[in-house]
Amino acid sequence: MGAPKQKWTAEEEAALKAGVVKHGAGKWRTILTDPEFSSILRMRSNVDLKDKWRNINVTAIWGSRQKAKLALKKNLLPSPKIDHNHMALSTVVQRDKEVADPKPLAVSSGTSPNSKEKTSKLQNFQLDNLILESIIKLKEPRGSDKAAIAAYIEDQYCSTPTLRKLLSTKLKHMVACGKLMKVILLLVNSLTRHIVLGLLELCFPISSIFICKPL
Amino acid sequence: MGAPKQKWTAEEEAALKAGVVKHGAGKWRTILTDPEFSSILRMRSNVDLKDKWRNINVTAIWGSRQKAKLALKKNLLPSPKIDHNHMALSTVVQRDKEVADPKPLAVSSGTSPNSKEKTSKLQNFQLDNLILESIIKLKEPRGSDKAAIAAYIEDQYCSTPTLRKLLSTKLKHMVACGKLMKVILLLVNSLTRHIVLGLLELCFPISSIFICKPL
DNA sequence: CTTTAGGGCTAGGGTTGG
DNA sequence: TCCAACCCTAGCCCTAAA
Repeated sequence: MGAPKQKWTAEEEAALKAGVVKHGAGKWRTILTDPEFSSILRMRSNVDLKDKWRNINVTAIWGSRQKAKLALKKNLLPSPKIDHNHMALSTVVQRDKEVADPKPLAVSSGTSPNSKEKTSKLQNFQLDNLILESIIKLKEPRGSDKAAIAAYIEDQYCSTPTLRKLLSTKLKHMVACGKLMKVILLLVNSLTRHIVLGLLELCFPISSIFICKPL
Repeated sequence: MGAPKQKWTAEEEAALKAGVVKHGAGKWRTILTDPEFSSILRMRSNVDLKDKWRNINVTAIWGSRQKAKLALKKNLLPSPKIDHNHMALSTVVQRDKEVADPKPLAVSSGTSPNSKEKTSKLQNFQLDNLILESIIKLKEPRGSDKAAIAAYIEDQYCSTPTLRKLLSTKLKHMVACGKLMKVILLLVNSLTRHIVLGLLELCFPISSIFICKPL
């Protein structure tokens, strides 16, 4: 996938340490936005900072994390009864491939989900295709909810403050036009939900299903 | 520096769910003040309730992004086809209990829908059975909506001014407990609706389906 | 002032690529 | 096998709006 793993440079690490000295550990976003460090750390997220700081301390103190991991290495048994359900459902999932693969959709072309390449403009007419692409690429069992679609688009292309709002409007419109089918399942647990959506998928291409979060 | 993060207990979560069933999502302060839940939830704020409810619903959708990831790498899908689905599904409807039933509400036992109690005393546990009976007896193609259920009960047993209200509450609760599945299809034409409901019927006993009329 | 919706942040467990 | 980098989510915080 996109990110080839970005090793921390000595400069970045120094900036992080200085940032912690200045603002305190835990103030990752603050450190990141401090003009004193922001240029050096511009390739890093606040979560990256947190993770790196943890790694630094772990190796310094010798293995508290490792110990915890080993200590927990025991009770990870899958339940057989749940497995049955899973199997049944998975057959449905497999149909994904034959259904729906309309077309590679302009924007994506060779684009590797290169991390920080997110352009910040989002044309309206693209949004239609982006939404369909999201639903297909996400391959969420059947259809995706608004949050997932938004996350995908933000992830792959851009992140604008208005995206969520635009998306809402667009989704409504597409549903109204019949380009998407909106399904709402209320207060249904995840397994039931899974099954119902599997059934839908049997009859409709995945790219036409848009799941609305339960109320 | 104080709070080391207070994980939600199963009891608290159950109380929250029950609260939502009773007062509706969004009525966080009301739930918190309700003496029925206030003692269990006394360590939580209304905002905590809101956040927890959000988390519950997020995970109910089965991890928006993680799902795609899992689907891509692990293909744990042998393929027993529809038959297995059928089995799996029937079990599912019963397994739904996993959704921590807030107040166990006495289960059927031998209760026959005997008419003598016809008057005001619609016991909680009876209503459960009455609803199931209605759905089955009505034999509406697949599942019945609230109005039809209410009409049946009034017809067969009693007619109280509070029945409709009781019924609403009860239906919500049964759905929350997994005893019923509520299905809403928005903006779907009648043919589509027909197909979807037909599919549902293939997999779920008719008595577990409760249709909400399209908005 | 109080409450709710919703975006954002951090901690910490878990996963993964090299 | 190991581990630095990265992912995911629960719980909590902040702000706007009513």
